[in-house]
Amino acid sequence: MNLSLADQSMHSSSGGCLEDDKPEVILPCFRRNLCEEPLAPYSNGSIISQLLRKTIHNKRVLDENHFYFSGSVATADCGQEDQSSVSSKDSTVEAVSPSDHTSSGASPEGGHPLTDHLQAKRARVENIIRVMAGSPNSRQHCDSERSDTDSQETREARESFRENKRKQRLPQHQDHSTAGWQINRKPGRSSSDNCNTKEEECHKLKEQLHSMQRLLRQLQEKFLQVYSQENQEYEAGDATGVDSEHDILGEGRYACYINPEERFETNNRTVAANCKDRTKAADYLVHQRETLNLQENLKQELSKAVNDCIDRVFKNVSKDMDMSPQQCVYSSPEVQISLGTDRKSSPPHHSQAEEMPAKSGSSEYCESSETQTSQDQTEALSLVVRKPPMTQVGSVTPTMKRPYPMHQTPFQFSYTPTLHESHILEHLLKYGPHSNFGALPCMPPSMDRTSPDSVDLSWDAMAMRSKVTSSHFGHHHHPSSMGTVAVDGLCLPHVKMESGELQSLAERNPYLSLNISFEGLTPSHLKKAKLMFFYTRYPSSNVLKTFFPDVKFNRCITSQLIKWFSNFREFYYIQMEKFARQAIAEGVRNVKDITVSRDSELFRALNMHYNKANDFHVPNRFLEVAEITLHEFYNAISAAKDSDSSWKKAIYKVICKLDSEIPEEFKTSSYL
DNA sequence: GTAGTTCCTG
DNA sequence: CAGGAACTAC
Repeated sequence: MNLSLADQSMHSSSGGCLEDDKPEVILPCFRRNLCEEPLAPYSNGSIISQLLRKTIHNKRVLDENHFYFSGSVATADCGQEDQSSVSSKDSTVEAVSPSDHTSSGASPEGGHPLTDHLQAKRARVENIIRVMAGSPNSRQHCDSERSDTDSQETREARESFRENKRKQRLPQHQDHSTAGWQINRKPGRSSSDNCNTKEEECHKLKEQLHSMQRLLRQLQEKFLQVYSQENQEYEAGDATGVDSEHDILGEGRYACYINPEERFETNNRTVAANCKDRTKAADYLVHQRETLNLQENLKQELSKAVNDCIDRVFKNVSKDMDMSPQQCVYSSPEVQISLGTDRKSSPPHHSQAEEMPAKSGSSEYCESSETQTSQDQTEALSLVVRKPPMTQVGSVTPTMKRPYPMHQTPFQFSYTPTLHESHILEHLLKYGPHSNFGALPCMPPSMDRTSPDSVDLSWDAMAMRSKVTSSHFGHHHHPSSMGTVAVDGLCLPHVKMESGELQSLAERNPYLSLNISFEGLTPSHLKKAKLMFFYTRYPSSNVLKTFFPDVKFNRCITSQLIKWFSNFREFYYIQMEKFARQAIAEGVRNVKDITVSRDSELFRALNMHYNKANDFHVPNRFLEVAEITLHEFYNAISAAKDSDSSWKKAIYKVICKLDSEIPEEFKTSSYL
């Protein structure tokens, strides 16, 4: 059956018909939509699209039952339509509208009520439509459409779109739901891409069609009002049927709607429907139902396209989320080694997992990042302003490889996936979770920006680093800079928030987080360093280089990392001195009365600082070292050694010998 | 000189 | 947490 053929063409996309200059996209596809809707790539999309489809479906049932008087089911109609359309291609005057196909397909069996008068009228209407289109391309669409099979047409159209995509990209800002996938729109004809002169025509035609689309949308609303009452009864009886259909359709989604070319194809169909529908509006009284039928398909196409776009974005991201490894070593319930009770008279704390007061860690990271990288940040502003065109993004990101469920031709593998991916990412970054994704009912919890762990790191800090590293890469290539280049290309146009989004992505995405090699230190590195502090207070440069293999060390980075540990020590010693003096103030006489356990206030303070997320099991050795340090401070202060300006040096000398080995797990760049 | 550290400041 | 000053050590 043609149905299977057409369906196959949706994803087979053989390159055998590239040279055919037969833009038979609109009508065949549109016609196919009329009958192949059960195979349409519906997915578990948004509520809006589902409601749209429900309405559409109900309306179609209405038409089929009351207008065509055809008792055949949809699939049977489909086959008839295709057959009739193919057979009548040469005999039909001018182009045959989709509704023509439908009606003519049903007429031989069900006794179509249309008279010759009506048919002639419809032909005239179609003529008007083409005149409105104002381009010979549209005529070509119609003419060539009748001279080929559906599968070939679809294939050719997709191939030509794929090639044209690289040549032309229209930054069209649409205020309707199709804006997302219309970014990828290409010239609305399916000729091979050597027809440069016709691209301008395609531009104009598209603009025309867009305006008509808007007009049609207004028209649709009027029609909906007219038939709303009439459809209510059908909607009630059809709800379940739509649901079951929806489930079936969701499985074949990727088989049909794979890439922007097909999106454009869909768009083309939609636009064509708009064009025709608008003309039929003039014939309102006669062709009400016909127009309504076209409306259904139009809305169907619109919802399909939007659904498809959203689903692919979400699916790509959610796939990354699912693959994300555990970023931290989670503490296992372990018997706490209590060395005694803290001298602090505070009530005992039951566990280390006790809720800790929130601190402004993010702002700290942000601030630090800005300062620490200020010397490198020389081109941040220009980079922020520069928005690389989509083609550039596509050309930059090919090295980004990620499993992507697509049926693709070899040609697509060589180019389209990368562009597509960058598109998805950019879409995600541009609109973020606050727009489209936030409203998706299928949104997994992992995508929720409010998930606590992901907010641990500063997005703004990441934005700064992104800009800084981009300045590096702008001057000299780095073998491992691929990921960062992609980061910059995607995020810089949207400055901070989007970069932060990508940072969040990178934290969850195994590829981004594990394979991006930063020239600068990231919040993840800081977190790792803090955890390492539990083992070593005085790490050597070599140790740092060993345990941060993903960091490209230079003088600046090394000192920054050393500075981190210096700051860690500073905080550590300050706490020690503080609690030692506190113990003395509380009248502790024997140093052995001072212990450090996981319930101790001191430990809580330290853990809060170095293990804020409390997802790391602090080694017992650290408790011992902390206790020794506390004793040292206690003894020194008790002996009034603190009167000496350098009284702490002796303590430092002791503590620096208490470093223990760092677990091997920290050596992997993917530890965090 | 350079590296590493502490101390101070913001 | 970073910057900077001051100090020490090699």
